[in-house]
Amino acid sequence: MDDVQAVERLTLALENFNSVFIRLPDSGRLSFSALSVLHTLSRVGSCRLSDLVRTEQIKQPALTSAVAKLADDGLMRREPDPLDGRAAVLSLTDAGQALVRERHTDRARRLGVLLERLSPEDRVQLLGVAEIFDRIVHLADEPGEGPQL
Amino acid sequence: MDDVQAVERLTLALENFNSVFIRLPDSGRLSFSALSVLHTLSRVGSCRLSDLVRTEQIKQPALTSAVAKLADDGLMRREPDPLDGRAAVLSLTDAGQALVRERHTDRARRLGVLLERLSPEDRVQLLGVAEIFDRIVHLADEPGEGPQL
DNA sequence: CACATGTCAGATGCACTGAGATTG
DNA sequence: CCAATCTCAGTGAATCTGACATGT
Repeated sequence: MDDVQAVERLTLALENFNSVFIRLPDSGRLSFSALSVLHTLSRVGSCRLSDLVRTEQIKQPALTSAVAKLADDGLMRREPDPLDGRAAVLSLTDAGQALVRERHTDRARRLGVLLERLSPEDRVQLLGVAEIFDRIVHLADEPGEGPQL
Repeated sequence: MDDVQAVERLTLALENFNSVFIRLPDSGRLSFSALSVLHTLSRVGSCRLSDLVRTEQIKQPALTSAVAKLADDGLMRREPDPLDGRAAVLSLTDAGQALVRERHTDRARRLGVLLERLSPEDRVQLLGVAEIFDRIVHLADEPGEGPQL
């Protein structure tokens, strides 16, 4: 199939693009995992630690200490779950949300600089696919089938 | 400007998309940084260690040991630079290239599964922007201006 | 001598495995 | 009693800073 090749081309393009998109000058002294936790919480609002075990790339004990450090730094909150005495409900503090937003704004600024050097047609076409990426994320978040991505 | 908002929307969509795109089941026992080094070498062919210092997220001493480990594992080569006695030229071995390709294929397969659940119009539109991402990567690779991304 | 490239040595933070505590 | 959720303890690998060796 030719469709398979097209998917591979897009995959490679995204892999390479991420090399220039992800990089940011070390905000604070937070590890990659800590930043990922903050971003996930920013995306989902609030969740339990065991939910993060499924989305993050580290095991439960590492999450425990990562969360403890982030709470110590005032970037997130840890409250008891009223419905389940075992669980803790996690959410960002204002400072945590500000940090995520700051990194987001920085990335948008950098991406904007690059987009200005594209042709107007390319720029419009690229900006138009934002909604499609949103739909993909929504599909992946659904219980759907198989392995949790 | 409305354009600024559009860039922010795309940035957010890409940030969220990466949460479901990057994740892969721990290939081997390689760290995030080690995988990034392999991917960069796969992209640029060969380069010196000091070049990687600019693209990777770790300092020079950490790169020294990361490269030593990868060479030990038979995933990359370290040869003396004939033009500069101080420098070492790095490149992937066949095993290293195979590992990068395997991860790429795995990602493409996962992305393909998600794309099948989009509408045909969305799918065509998304696959069409691969070339635009390529152009952005090319722009960022150019010496261009300002901070090295 | 000044600078660039790469490595070495010690200290620190991160994550893993295996076990344990508490609640459903 | 069993399963789920979270934490604790000890170990190992990764990274940093500062110093150093070598080549331009």
